[in-house]
Amino acid sequence: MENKTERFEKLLVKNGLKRTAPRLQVLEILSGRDSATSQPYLEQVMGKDADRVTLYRVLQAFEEKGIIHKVLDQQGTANYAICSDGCSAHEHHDEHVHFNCDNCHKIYCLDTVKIPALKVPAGFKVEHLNLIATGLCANCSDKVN
Amino acid sequence: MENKTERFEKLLVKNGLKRTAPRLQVLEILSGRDSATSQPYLEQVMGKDADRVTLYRVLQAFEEKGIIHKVLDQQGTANYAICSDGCSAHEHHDEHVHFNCDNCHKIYCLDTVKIPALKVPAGFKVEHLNLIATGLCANCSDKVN
DNA sequence: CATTTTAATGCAATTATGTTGCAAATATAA
DNA sequence: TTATATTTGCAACATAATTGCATTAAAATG
Repeated sequence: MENKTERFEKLLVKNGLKRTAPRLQVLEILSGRDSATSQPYLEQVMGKDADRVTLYRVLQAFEEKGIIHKVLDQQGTANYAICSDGCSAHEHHDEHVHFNCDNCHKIYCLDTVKIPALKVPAGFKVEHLNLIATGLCANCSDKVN
Repeated sequence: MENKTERFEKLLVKNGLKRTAPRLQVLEILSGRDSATSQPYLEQVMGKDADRVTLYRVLQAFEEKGIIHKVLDQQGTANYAICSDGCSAHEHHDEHVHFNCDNCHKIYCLDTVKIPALKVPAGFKVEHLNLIATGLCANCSDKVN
């Protein structure tokens, strides 16, 4: 299998972004997690490796290019996850469900779950859907029992 | 029909809140709009009639009592709308769809639209659903044509 | 490989947003 | 009318986000 860092480098180049340390580090961190990652967490993990401002700008650039997508949790905090392949700057295929665990507070991207069609009042034209479910994730509901 | 202000006063008393000017003003503003209202907008409209801190506290108290509910828009900004009758401090019946117009940026509560049942992976237990649709509202899609 | 060009970073300063403590003012109860 | 309990507004503080700009680093060029 191809080297992970190499893959990230290609991803950056493909999107016209320079291969820099903070950017690779963000991709590294995000790819190593099974749920969306909050900005404060990223900030903490990166520590003094990168300025807070740089992190803002990296995340913003990634989002614009469709490399990552942003989910807001119940508190309005930004969380980020690497997009699955379908995404690009033009089209964010982000129509999957996000699951917010009340217990461990992880945010899962349930890529497999499709949002059912929705009947809206006449005149309304739906472009995107953003569905956030809250409750207990598989891990946590296991532990409770 | 009963006087609107009287209704608001009763609503406050019923929830153990004192009848004060800022509280009535907030109810007045929210009730006069057909979509959820952002905190910054409220702040602007109330101007020097009420302190910023007071607005925070009024909104917080109202939310706790189930008089209004909060929706976060795509930017994470808090928006508020008066709850329909089903709500109380104990149970927020907020499982309806919010529609975020890309053009006029209004947030509509589509009370009539039910969120369809959702199939989640084994182990996940859904407690609440929060569905935000974006696109064009009836007004704006009219104007475009 | 040296040099030029372009983009990205880090720092400082600024602005925006949200919170807390407390004295003064106001609404309700007595 | 007075007493009690809330609520308000101010000031101070804390946190989060944004902007401008000089410096640094990456890629393009010859």
